[in-house]
Amino acid sequence: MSEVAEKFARITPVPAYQMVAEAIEREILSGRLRPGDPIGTEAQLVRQFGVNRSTVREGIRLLEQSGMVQRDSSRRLAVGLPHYDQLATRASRALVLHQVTFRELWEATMALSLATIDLAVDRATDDDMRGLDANIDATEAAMDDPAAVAAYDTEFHLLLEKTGRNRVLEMAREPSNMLIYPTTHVAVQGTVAGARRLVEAHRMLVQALRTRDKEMARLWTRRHLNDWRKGFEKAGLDLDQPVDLVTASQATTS
Amino acid sequence: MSEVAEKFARITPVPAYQMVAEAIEREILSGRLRPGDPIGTEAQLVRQFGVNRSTVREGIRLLEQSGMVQRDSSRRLAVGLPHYDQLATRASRALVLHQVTFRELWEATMALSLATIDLAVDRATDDDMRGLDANIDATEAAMDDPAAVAAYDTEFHLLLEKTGRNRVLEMAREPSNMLIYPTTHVAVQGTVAGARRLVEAHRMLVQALRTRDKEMARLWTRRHLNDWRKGFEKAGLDLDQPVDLVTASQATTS
DNA sequence: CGACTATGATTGTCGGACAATCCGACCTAA
DNA sequence: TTAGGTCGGATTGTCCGACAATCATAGTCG
Repeated sequence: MSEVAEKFARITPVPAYQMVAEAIEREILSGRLRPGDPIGTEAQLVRQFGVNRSTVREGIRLLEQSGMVQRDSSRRLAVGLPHYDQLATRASRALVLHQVTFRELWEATMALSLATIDLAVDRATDDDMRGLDANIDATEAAMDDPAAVAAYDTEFHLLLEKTGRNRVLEMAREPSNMLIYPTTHVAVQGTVAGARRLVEAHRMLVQALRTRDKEMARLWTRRHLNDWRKGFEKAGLDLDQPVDLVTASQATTS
Repeated sequence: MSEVAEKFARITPVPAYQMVAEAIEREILSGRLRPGDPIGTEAQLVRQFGVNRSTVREGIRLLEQSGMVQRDSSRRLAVGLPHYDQLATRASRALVLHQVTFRELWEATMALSLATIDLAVDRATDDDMRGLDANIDATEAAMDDPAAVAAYDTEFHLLLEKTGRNRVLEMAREPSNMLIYPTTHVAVQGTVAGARRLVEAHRMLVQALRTRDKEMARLWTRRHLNDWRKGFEKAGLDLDQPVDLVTASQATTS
């Protein structure tokens, strides 16, 4: 027992700008401020918190990026409903910085896609399937443009998620989704055959939804993702290499 | 065609503080700045960007919250490696604001847990299992304290994730994980029997890891999560009610 | 050689200022 | 009456200068 028995809580002086951010955040989380409500002008916040405007502004910036507050048409502050992709952008960048491998991405996508398709089979409406069909048609029309195919593929799986009607799962997938697009781009750009198989898989998936055939849906999901991996390998890329480099070009342009 | 054929791109003037944030972010994502590297003092940034210090500070605040820049011991700025739970906090709060239901949470958790346990069965090392055993023993010792049980349960599943060795999946789970803890709290606080079943399930899961028995692992995962749901229902809560209220008390204290 | 101190650098906060922009009210003309 | 134009006040984005508190570091002293 070389340590002192009684431990004092660490003293961590919290800067004023953080307290401002936390105070506003508390109001939002508690429900007293609802999405869309105006936060008030900076001058009002200055009066309420009793701090300088610079401090208020720094506090607001903290909340701005996570989407808890937004600026409406005229830069006025309002409570925002943070949308998935806003947060997912940060998350996927974190994944890149952590240098996750394509293998990890593939494994996770497989599991998440199977879960999604299960839900989608149960819950698909006619409307959903019309949307999916339209997407497939569009994909087919742009078959020779790898970037367009990758974009439509992303949209297809996004529609599939919506069909599943589970927002927790949706949000769980978003970070990895953002990494999938660039790798799909690479995977289908070699051959048109890859794009053709992609469209076929999409068609079979929708058919499985129509017939509510869960087994078929799972089968084609697996095939689809195996194709994706093979395309990646065929492009000469290593499964255990960080997704870093591949996404770098895309990440900076968006 | 009442619309004009030619559409102009929207003009969105980007404030200087955002440009500062984006410039720094680009450097980090490109790899020129690596986690741990010092960013430089505010004065240096002022010189480099040619803007006022207030502007620089606002830009930094934008990056601070997502963990891309951190302040080390002495408040100096350094490139940070954003950790999962940092982003997950925002994400789980977003889920609450979106008023996701317990049913959605349960469905997603089921899918994600099954995926996790599959990987864990394949990859569990002796070290992993020792850690899990220790956690179970600790849980057993604190059986009459619902809060402690819920906390240990959370840790158990965290350890299970680490065992799976897939960081993409890990990050995908984090937001929902943060919502699970408070509901587990509620679910086991009624009866000691609930806690007992929880410990039993954990034991069987570890045994399944030992024998590399994937079917057994999946079976007990399902049972475990069904128990969790039943406990939630038994507490008189509605599956289709937003997780909002339940978590409110916890979310504000952390 | 280690503990202590002085000095400079850096951050957090403040007050004030100004241009650009936006909102709303008011006004004018067909 | 209504479409369009004008004007003043309010608000944001940015800048400047300043100061106390704190930290890092080098230098000093025991």
